[in-house]
Amino acid sequence: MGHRCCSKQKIKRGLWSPEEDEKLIRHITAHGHKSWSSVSKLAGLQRCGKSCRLRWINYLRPDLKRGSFTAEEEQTIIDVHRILGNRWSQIAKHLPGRTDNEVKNFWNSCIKKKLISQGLDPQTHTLLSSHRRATDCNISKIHPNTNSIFTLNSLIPNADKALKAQPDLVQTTSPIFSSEYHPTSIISNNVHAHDSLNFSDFHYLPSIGNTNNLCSSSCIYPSSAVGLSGNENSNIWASSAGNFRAQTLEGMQAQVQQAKEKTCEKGTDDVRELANKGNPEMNASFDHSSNFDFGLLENLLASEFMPHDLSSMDNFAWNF
DNA sequence: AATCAGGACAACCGCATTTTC
DNA sequence: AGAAAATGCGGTTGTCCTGAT
Repeated sequence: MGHRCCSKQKIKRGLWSPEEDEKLIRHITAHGHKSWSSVSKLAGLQRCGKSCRLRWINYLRPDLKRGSFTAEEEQTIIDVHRILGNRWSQIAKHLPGRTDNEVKNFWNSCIKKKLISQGLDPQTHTLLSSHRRATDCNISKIHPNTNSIFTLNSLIPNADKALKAQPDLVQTTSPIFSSEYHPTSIISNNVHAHDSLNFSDFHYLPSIGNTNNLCSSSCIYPSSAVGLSGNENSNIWASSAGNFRAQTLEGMQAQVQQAKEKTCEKGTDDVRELANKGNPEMNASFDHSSNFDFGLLENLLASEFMPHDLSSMDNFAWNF
């Protein structure tokens, strides 16, 4: 079955020849591409407009960056994919000179496999269940008194260094959360009020941004971070690409609330779109405000925690 | 040298959305 | 306003290349 747009035409399919490329380039350079359906005719090509458009956008456009993806680009893809999912065109907007097709291919052929090999689910960016169980076993060896998954962050190789490099930012850590055990991406100082920690005290969330290997596997928010605690001194420490930033829980809550309000107001933004399309995860967060949605929390705050020196991260699909 | 498998990437397909008439 | 055409997007398939056997 051919394209609907050209079902009546005699069209050529398959790989483009250099001659066809030349014709298309010459035509678009001279006349632009106001209407793709007319481009094929006017350029003397026996291709449908859709095919011409694809060839131009994905291959012939002069501003395309050729060659393999850099480590930074790869990280950007992972970071943005974590927030937006398989929205390749949105992701590609954060990578100048790259196309959605290119990003998608790179994801499917490389990144996906890499994440799986790291024990991460490429769709959710959370630990795969098999790895989670394995990690829990390790933790119980390190911390016989707790079955918390908090020590997942001990997997982060350079976080200790980073903490030492910016000690002024670390106000306090409880013994149980010392960086010796917890070179953590997020530390809440109100948790040391809990002498014994249960799994249910914490919610696992996957990492957001892991430039410099700082936050390679996880970020964990204590339940209190979402309004269950009245502790005024509670702080959340978040690592992001080599620096640690602190926010009060109250500030964080306010930010989330504000973001949620704005999100609900903005009929066109991506989060709202997802909710409208029936994404159950998103709907849950809109419909049941009493049950705070951690996924949304992270999504909304991701840009806050993201590396601020990455210019490519400046414009997410939603901005607060 | 032949063949097979797997990876990389280009292109297609079908559907949704937007634009045009 | 609504139908048709055009465009955009994400998933999938096809093709080529390379390395292993």
